[in-house]
Amino acid sequence: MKRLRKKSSADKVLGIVDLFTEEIPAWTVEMLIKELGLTRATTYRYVKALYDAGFIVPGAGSSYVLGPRFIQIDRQIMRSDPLLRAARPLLDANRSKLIGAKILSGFYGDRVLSIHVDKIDNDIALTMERGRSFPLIYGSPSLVILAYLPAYQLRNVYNANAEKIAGQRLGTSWQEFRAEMKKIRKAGHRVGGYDQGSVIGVAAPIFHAPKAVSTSLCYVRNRDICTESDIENLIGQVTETAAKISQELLNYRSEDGTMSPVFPSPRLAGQQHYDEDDGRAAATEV
Amino acid sequence: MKRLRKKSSADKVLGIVDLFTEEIPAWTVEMLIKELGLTRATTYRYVKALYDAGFIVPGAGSSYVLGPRFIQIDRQIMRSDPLLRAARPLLDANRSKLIGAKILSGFYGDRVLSIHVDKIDNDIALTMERGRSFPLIYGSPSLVILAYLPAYQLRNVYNANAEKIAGQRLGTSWQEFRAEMKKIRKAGHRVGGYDQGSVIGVAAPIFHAPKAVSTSLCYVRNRDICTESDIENLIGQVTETAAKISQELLNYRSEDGTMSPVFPSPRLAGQQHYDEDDGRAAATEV
DNA sequence: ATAAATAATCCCGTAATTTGCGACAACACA
DNA sequence: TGTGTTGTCGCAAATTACGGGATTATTTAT
Repeated sequence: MKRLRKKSSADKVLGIVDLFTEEIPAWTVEMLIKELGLTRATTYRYVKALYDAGFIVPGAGSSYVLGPRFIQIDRQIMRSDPLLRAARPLLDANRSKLIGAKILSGFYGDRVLSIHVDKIDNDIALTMERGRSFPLIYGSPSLVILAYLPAYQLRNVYNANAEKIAGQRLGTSWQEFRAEMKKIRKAGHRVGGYDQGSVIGVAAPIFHAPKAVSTSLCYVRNRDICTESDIENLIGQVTETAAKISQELLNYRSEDGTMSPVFPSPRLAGQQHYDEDDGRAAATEV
Repeated sequence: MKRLRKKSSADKVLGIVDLFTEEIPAWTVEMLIKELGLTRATTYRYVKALYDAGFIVPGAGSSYVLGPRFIQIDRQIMRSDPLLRAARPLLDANRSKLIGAKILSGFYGDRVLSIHVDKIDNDIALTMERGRSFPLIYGSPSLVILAYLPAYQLRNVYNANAEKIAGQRLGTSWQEFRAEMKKIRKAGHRVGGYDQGSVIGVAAPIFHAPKAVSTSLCYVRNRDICTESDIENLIGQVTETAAKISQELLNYRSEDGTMSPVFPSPRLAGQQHYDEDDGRAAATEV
């Protein structure tokens, strides 16, 4: 399971980006030399490689900081994502006062990441913001995607997370888990936040191809003011809007001649995570 | 002037990110093999390096797309930037109806990049959005930063852009240019958009240290509805708010014991640009 | 404006890593 | 369960990255 490939030169260079955390956003080359244990010449070579690529940029006092390249690529991802282009007008059109926040989530590698967050009710306590990711098995936005994974992938997920799945009351055996997932597919939505957390979230799947799901829409409402009938109402709204977005995507797909696959999709991958959330945070969320 | 260093392995790997443009956001490994002219094994090695670092992620149909790492780093930059932390409350506090948009710009490498854009008047036509960058010599947000560069850097900029500077009526000689810059420093602000474009912009410098500027604030107003007295008013507001932000930054600096340099700063660098704007776009802007 | 200090690059022989090639394992999907 | 595709693995040849110090460029101080 562990990835023990020998570190290549490129790996080492790319790894330097990790050093630019929130605690230490700026590094001088001298600091990097000490941190990396490399010679001055080599460190400068690495820095230059990153600099030439635009990933870091000179900052104050002979330091380097993360470059604007990241900001630009973030924007590019946003603009070129067909999901966002299809979804935003439809989301903006729905102005129901019941909806405290709208969250669009996507499946990346092996986690579910919030792609777009629209917070309407300012009193709502959302830890979810664009760019945060959660494991596949925590939270309604995740579950509604998980439920539509191909059977063999579902099986892999189950095997890798059997205990946690049981802990989330999603089944104590593969059979039970499978049945639970089928239930979600049947319902067409998932309500989360019943038992803990300050918000109720209702998520529905978005189809980018027939029977293929890799994104979800979640409507959130403050739990204190959320009645049973509100939930029913939200379910109706979220499934309707999600269905409209799905329709858009399918049309878009058929209009556009190019078959270039632009949707992040259900391919499992055991990747490093750059997010501190291991599920406990998610467990208190929708 | 040209950078002819031999491409290292890391350079090649990093360069792959450039391929993921808005036109071709998803690449299969086979496509990359053809594009890079490398063998299958090597291409997979490169892809793996990028994948392990989180920069690309598997997408639909055995393709790879830019990873959520970029989204996360963008958020991190935003959160850890002292400028943004200091500026946002102050910007939000100013609710004058005269202001059509507020633009916070920073100096990165050799360009000025919009760090934060708050568009209030929806009728305003702003090509400036967070993540776009402009050359140092175009636009009032740039000029107000340029004017405060150390003399030797100013000299370098002039030598490298003499013709363009003359074209912008910023002086036909080093002496004139120098005088022009001094004028901007004296005034403490810069008004742009007088002669072309649909908006008027008024920019003021933000000091991150005594006499050191690397960011600017620009208030924008639709030109059609902008009177002379409006401009005077905007000048007053923008200089006042910019001064407040400067004050915040200086305090922050002195409170925080760490001398870690966290501000992008005036160090010139001839870098590759990932933005199509060569000034013509900027010339029709503030 | 000039000089001192710091930051960044260059040079080059050697040693280590990367590359390409083919076979091979793992996976997706019917 | 089989089959086409996707991704990985060893190995020998050869390219290239590394260190250490000298050199140049850039920035700060006088």
